[in-house]
Amino acid sequence: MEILDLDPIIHERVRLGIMTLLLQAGELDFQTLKRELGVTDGNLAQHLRVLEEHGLIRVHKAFAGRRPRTTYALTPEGHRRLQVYLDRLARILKSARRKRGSI
Amino acid sequence: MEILDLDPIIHERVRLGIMTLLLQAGELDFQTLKRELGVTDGNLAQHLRVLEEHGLIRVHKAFAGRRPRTTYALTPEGHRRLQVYLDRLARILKSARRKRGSI
DNA sequence: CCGTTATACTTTGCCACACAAAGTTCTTTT
DNA sequence: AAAAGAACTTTGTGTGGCAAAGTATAACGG
Repeated sequence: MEILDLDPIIHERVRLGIMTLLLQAGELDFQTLKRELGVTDGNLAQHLRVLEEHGLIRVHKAFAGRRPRTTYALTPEGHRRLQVYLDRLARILKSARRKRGSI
Repeated sequence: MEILDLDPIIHERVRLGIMTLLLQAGELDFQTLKRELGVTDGNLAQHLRVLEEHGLIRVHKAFAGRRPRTTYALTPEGHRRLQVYLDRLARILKSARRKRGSI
């Protein structure tokens, strides 16, 4: 079944949240992600590292004034794999809505 | 963010597969689920038990001839929660497709 | 009648993973 | 000098997925 083809790295909820936020915004900083997702910073950092290690996002360390401000964005590869994931999800959704019986 | 409201019990891939198959077919037996999902029987049994323990599916033990044939179907509660899950997923998908920039 | 096969599990063992909480480094602000 | 903020890392703990093997019941084949 096609559901099992869903990328397990992306399928995890927090990471799916990160990926879709980045898809919409293009680029986001640590604080924004943390606030949007409502997770602890340690937890967020770990998920970000998983995504980076798999080449799905890139990290850009910069400064706002003299404060560090790290921003994150999808890599082309991450963008591509997210699209595949979302396409499969859309197809699953459509087939789930189709042909429903009873209740 | 809304992604974190996705029901973790349903979100797991094999269980999502079971639930959507049952939504479409109404009722399925163990062998069909196993074949469709391509998982081991032990693995399938465990996921089915999780779903049953959470009240999302009901189990009906019957016989085909004199062979045991267990069938599974969504409970009303399972049906309701799957709908909520799918609705949230659809909204996430729509918002992800909206407003995409670059690449 | 006895070994094999099928169904539907349960049990065992293992590794990965999610998460919280606390610690760390560097720097800025007061 | 002290406190606070950013972005982590480390540690600890519990849960979870999965494969593989074992189990109970019953049918089938020779």
